Amino acid sequence: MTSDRLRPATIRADQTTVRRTNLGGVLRHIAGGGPCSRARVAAETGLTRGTVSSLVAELIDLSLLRETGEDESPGRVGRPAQTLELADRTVAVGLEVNVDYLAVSLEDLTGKVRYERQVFVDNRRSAPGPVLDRLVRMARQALDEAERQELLVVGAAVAVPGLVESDSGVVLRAPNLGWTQFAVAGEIGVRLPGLPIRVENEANLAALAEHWQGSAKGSRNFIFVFGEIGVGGGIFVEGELYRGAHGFGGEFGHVTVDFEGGALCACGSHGCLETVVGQEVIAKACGIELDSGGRMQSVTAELVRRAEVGDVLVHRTLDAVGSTLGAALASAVNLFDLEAVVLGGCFGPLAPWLTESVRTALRTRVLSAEWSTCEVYASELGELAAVRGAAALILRDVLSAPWSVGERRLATSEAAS
Amino acid sequence: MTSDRLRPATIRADQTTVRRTNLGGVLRHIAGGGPCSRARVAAETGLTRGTVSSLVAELIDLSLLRETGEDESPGRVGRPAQTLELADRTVAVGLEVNVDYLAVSLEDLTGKVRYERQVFVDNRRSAPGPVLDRLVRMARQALDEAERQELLVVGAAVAVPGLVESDSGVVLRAPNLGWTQFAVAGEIGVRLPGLPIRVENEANLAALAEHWQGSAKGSRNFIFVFGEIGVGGGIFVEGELYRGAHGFGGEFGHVTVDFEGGALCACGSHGCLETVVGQEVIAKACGIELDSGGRMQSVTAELVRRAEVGDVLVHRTLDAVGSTLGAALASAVNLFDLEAVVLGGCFGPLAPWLTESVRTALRTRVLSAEWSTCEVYASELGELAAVRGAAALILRDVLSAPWSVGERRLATSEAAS
DNA sequence: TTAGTTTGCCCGTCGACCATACAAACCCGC
DNA sequence: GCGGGTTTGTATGGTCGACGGGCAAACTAA
Repeated sequence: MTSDRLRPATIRADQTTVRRTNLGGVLRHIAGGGPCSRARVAAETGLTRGTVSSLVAELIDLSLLRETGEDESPGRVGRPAQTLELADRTVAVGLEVNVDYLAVSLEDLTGKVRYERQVFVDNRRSAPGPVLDRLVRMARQALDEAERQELLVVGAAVAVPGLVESDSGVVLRAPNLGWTQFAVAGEIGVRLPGLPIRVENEANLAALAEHWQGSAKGSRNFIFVFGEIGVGGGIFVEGELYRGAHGFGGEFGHVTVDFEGGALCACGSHGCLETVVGQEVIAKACGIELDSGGRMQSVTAELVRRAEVGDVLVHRTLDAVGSTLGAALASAVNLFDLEAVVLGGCFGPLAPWLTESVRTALRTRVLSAEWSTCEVYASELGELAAVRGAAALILRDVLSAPWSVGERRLATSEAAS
Repeated sequence: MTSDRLRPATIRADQTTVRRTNLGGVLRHIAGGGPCSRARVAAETGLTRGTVSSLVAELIDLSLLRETGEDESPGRVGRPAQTLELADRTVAVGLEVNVDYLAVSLEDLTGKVRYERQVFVDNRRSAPGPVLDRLVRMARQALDEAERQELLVVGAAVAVPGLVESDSGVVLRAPNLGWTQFAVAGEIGVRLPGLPIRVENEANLAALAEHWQGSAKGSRNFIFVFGEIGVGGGIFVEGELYRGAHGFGGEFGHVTVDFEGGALCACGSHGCLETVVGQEVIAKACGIELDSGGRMQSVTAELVRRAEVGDVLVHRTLDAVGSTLGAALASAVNLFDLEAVVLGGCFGPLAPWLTESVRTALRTRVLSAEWSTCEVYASELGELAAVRGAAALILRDVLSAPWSVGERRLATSEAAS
């Protein structure tokens, strides 16, 4: 029983705190509300126009905002407003290690993808070191591209399919990669000195991408389910990624759905959700052969093809998957009080045959269903959700702590060499 | 899809924000760290001694802190420190409506219970109005007692066994009371004008009590399970009660544990946890008769008695209850990444025969069990946990917003009449 | 008695926001 | 074409709150 009560919950505040809060507030206001004049920002945030001017000047100086000419809406009276919007020179690097591919992306503050690459490699058999070497080479290419486009890199994040201790950047366990206790952030940091590195679970990052640009754009409280060989989950609470005490939160795939024994799971337990609705299990139930070298995505494609032509076995299987998934989701919604569910990974393409039964399960099993309906969406981002989410993680850091970009850039300039 | 993105996440900051933050910081530092001198507070918070002096002066003025003589520890050199500790004149009223009783309590900032009363009434058959009338009479007696002891009342909270919209103070549904859509805060507010009233789910408040004074004192992330006729849950995340988007979070009793049909639940669904480990179900499985008028507590007592003398049926039943409960808890821990589980309500007294199987389930089913063990505790607070938690809810408000007590007291002074 | 230490308060400074005033730029009607 | 009304963005003085240094008070130890 750790006695955390002794530590004060809130650190001392200061005028720099005020400045930082307001810098972030103004930046996020424009990020969330779209292009906007100083005067409107002032009116909507409650700050004085003078204060907003000063804050905006600093944000422009940090290359986070830019002035984009005058507001040309017709019929306006008075002095024309100078429109402010997010600058697009600040970018973050997204990296992803997955079972059968590596990926890298370069995304700017406005959400535009400036560079993206995916390489198919079977990482199941490789040791972590060589895999990272390869990933770092891809990252270097992205950094070169950033330099060519005269972009300012503020950091990188790595998506990993496994249990990540996000504070330290250590991957504790990635069963499908065969990694245990590997310091990913440290190892990449050595190879790319100066570049701030974060590591996160792929499902969490995919959820972040959904919130940043995908189906969950307007939802502040939702769960993203990520169907692969395993099943991952990422949960957003009040617009923030839910991590929990150590960053292990959102492990939706290991929620128990078979309480009377059930199949053995890769995690060592029995009756986990992923033993029932994992992609391999679905494929087998539908009578689809798995050739060990083939990519899982083709399996999904085959399932979709069969479902589209009305294969009864597939429909029946997906119905069952939907109700089990729905019941498990309902439990999560009962615990977290969520507004939406986003089906991603292989569940995205299969959504047309899943949503109905998921919705039914939610309607009947969520206690508060009568007062707060939980929507069901399909992910549209596809396979690259996680790597985009990785970049978005860093960009969100910038939005919530804009004053930090100075140091970030100072550091990353070293990494360019 | 509500477009909450437009609203800025953080409101503008100000020097009054700074002052408030620091007032709260100093107060919580002393509340959490025990009696302390100004100089130590300064050293430990990072504030200047001068600033701390000024903040402490204001807190003393608000009757939240008091100076209690000099530090008499031997061997100290230098000018003796003036010890500061929480003042005990500020109190909150806790109220509780339960199926078979009403309760009221008066608790001060230091956690001392200044007054407490429990009245056994069968509220199942009464309309909400008369029940509240009775409860308000009890509250008035508590307010009289507060006046007699010269205490300053800062607010009241009501614990209700049901779904509560905490912002509005409306009870949406309390199946065991037979209430629907009843504005508890409003109705009590009319009868006790001026007294700030909050309404919360009883399990959430019991969890709060566990964190405030009970078994979960040192845990910042834990789930409290509340076994009664139904099963409730209260979840703490980073030292704060988890509510979710609408305040419906933590509904642990309606997590699905039987995915193949299962018994019909009071909520209208099938296979909810409370249909398997609810108190009535346990009692029946152990062959204990339920006389409709009797209090549930006596049933628990009987179960404990039989377990103590080694009744095999009871032991076997509780083993099964423990593993189901444990598996459901493991799902919650996988989702929330919690450090502890507290067994309360009827599970408290029965804990000796439950913890082992709960622990086993957690160890095998929690994905991160290897890196973060989840402790299992039994609640020691018993039946009055919720009503104490209700008072604690208000007292926590005071700790997190000490500057508000001025207005609070201004208001409550009217309610005294 | 004296030196050393710690505490708590006073005072000048600094930084950040607010309120107000003001100039710039535009629309509209005459 | 020109002045009135309107809106925008900046400049200026005021206030508030924390910081830093200094200082008297109060106690211990030699």
